[in-house]
Amino acid sequence: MKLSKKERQLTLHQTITDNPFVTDDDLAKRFGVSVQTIRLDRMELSIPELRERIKSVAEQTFEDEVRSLPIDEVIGEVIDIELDKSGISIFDVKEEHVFQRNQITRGHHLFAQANSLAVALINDELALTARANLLFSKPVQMGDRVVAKAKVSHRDMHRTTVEVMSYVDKTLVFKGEFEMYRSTSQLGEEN
Amino acid sequence: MKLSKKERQLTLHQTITDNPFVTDDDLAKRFGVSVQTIRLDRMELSIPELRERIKSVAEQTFEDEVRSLPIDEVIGEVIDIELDKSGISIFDVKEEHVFQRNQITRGHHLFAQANSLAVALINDELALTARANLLFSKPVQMGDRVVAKAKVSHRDMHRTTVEVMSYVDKTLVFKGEFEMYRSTSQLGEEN
DNA sequence: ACTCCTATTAGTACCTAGTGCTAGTAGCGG
DNA sequence: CCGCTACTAGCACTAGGTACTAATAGGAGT
Repeated sequence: MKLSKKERQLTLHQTITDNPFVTDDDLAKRFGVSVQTIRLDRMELSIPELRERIKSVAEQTFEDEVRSLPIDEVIGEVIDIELDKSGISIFDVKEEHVFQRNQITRGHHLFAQANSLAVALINDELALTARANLLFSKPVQMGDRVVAKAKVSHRDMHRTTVEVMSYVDKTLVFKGEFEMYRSTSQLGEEN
Repeated sequence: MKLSKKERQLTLHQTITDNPFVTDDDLAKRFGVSVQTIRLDRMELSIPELRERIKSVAEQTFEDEVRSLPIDEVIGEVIDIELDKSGISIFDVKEEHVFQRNQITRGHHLFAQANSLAVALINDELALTARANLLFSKPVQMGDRVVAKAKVSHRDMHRTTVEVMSYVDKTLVFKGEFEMYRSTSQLGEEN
């Protein structure tokens, strides 16, 4: 059975947002309508064409010109980074991050945010965590926005120590000291 | 002054890698050569066309976005547990757990396995991690099966210390000491 | 001087995934 | 039957290419 216009447009929107790489032709076949109908739908919903969609996805990554480590492997959203120095990322706690029982964030998410920020900070091909020291100072609730601030505190040949402090509304909720291993010892200027 | 072919191709490669959004036309103007020359250069250097470049940048982001979601509930499979005493869980490292770049497991997955095993050990409504001390002694590769063995090492009123050792084929890859907080002090049996 | 070779340029046909526009049809309500 | 909405169809045109052929300029070798 065919969908109504409204239903189709809703589904269309969903389909495109969870796979922006789909063409009008694909969509037409999927919904059993003509390509023109799909185009009218996209216009009404102001959904740009395939190439523009792909481009904007690509631009998102690229705008944060941190080329040393793919920023997309970071848990949480990096909002500022200065390689080998400091960085900030934010992480919004949602339903899937908490214990159902008490709505408290599972520790490994806070660790993941802090650790991947520490990895991102290291301006190196190979950055691995060697050791870590963690303190979970206050439970984080669902809905909280966790701001992690990382700072490189020490460097020698192959080791870099990164200190990460995570806050919810100015309150420290997590503190971690990460000893990172890196393959090269480049201490001079980058680039 | 014009560049030689070799110089131009080197510069071209650099130009494209740090801005994949540039068209052949732009490049032709930038180097003062024809569009065809740029195309020959791209072929020799096997650099794909603009649209393909953009697409691959977009795909990277997209795959990782989808991938970073399932850091969900059960991390590792608990195969044996004795409450307040000891437990064992296994975790198979798959593609989504490693850095694309070097196929090494991201630290937070090892942490997540160990930490959630520690949580499971605590026989309490409210078990939270208060502090942790971690050592990542050896990189874990994709395809490895990580066996985590946890043991309660110390208890007092509200704190329980759990030691977790994770192995891949008898080799220690991770060691963690977790100081867990619990709400009740129940030392006797129950439920 | 003539030939061979490389580098470069020019131009054509074709492709994909569209936009923008005009026109036509099918079904339904008043 | 008129008008409306929803849908379909077709054409010209676009960007940013591929794939291919052909022409030209400047050297090096003999």
